[in-house]
Amino acid sequence: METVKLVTISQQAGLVADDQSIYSQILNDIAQGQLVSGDRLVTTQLAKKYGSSINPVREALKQLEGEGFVAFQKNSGARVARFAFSTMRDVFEMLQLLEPYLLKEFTQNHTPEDIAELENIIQKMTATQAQDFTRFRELDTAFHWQLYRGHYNQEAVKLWRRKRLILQAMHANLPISHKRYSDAVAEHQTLLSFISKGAVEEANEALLAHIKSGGDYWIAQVTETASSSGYRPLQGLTG
Amino acid sequence: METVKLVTISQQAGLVADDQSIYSQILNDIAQGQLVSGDRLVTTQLAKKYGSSINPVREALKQLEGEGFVAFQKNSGARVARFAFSTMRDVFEMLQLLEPYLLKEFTQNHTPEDIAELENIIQKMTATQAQDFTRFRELDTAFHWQLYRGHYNQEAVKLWRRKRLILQAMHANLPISHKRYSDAVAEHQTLLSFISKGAVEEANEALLAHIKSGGDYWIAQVTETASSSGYRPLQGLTG
DNA sequence: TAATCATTAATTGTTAACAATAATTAAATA
DNA sequence: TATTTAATTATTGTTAACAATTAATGATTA
Repeated sequence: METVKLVTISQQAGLVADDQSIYSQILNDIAQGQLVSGDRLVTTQLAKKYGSSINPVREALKQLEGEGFVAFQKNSGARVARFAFSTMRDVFEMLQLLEPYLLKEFTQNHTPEDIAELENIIQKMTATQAQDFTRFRELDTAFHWQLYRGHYNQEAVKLWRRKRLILQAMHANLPISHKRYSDAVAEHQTLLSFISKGAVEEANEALLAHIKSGGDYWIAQVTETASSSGYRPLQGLTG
Repeated sequence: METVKLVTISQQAGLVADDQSIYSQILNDIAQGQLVSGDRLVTTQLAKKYGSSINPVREALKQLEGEGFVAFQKNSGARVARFAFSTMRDVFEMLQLLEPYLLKEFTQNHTPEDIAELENIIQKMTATQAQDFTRFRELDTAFHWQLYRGHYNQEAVKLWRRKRLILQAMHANLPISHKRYSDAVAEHQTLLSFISKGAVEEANEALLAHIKSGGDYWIAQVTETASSSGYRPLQGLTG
């Protein structure tokens, strides 16, 4: 029984390897919200699902533990890591550190083809309905991925990818407001204009503003649903 | 046969858990330079060494892979991750991003006991011979650990710890010059003076300068021994 | 002698069985 | 009936055996 494999944009973008390893499949399920924060990861079930024995599953889970996506508890097995809603603040603050660092290189060294590709992504964004928030998110990710993927500090790139995946996991099942949609498109456009000029400072400022506005929006979204525990506002890293 | 367990300062400081799990023991061996970059990690040997079978070893190695300390190659097993000397540049640039972020919180919210502890560490540093570079490095680590350990963004703290361990692994077997030793002590002192005043900006500037001077020193050290491949100078993140 | 090939040994990655622990269900008691 | 207690089931974490792959050794040929 031959099946046609569906490849999502986020996979094309390279955020998760598109091999069929147990590791990648579990990570994909987490990133796409099939497995949500706190879900038990029962080795026997996963082994059956992926047609293997429990040890390769355990190894994949251990690797994911090392990457922060899974948490083990002694004699109680593995769960998808608890993403408290303070986690979202922490992730956005991390992105505020990482992304300007990664962008600087791109702003200084990019080809016309890079810019064309980015314009192409923005074009697709504008052609996308706000309701189709899965596709919009994928394009958003693809835009940033295009900016950072070529950086010399590949460990930093890997880190960005992980944080981005956690973010994706946290709002995989939430819709995007029409305002946020149009704001995001506009922010990408201004960002791109600074990048194509090679204006490092301005581009980084625009990027920080973009991350912050996205962060404020999503934290508010999550706060609405989640119970209010010790909330701290997102820290603006410049002015 | 009862044995007295030696606990190093870096363990006390909490950089590596002091449990006797296979994971922690391997990580300690990497951090202390017993296992060096590129070394093969033969499961059967490690299993014998730690008195277990190969599967728990494999799981520990997979977790360490997730954390970036170990690299697997298909059907060729695991090795300690290749720390190229560009890795050191990447690590220092990452630390330049992370540490000011982590420090800000501490500068704003610290107790007199915190300051006393930091002064205590500096005291011990000045009382240490430059030749005893292992102890000096442990005190250096303990100083920074004291600054960051309490931060609300524990994922960022965990990340700092990993980067610091990689650094430790890379110069575990290298001596420290007398100049670097005295410079480092002085830098810690000026940093502490700004922190105790609650001067966020000045403290962060002093910290950045401290990281950069350390980075430049160690990159030069490693460059001397290593063959010169595509080297890039350490990027100063402010001015 | 040098180079190629086949054989052997070592190591990896996986499977399946097993003890230890935790969770669940059923039985017994107040 | 409610609540504890015992028995059962499920799951975890580990061990030991096994096929697949790679590395090492020795024999064969030019």
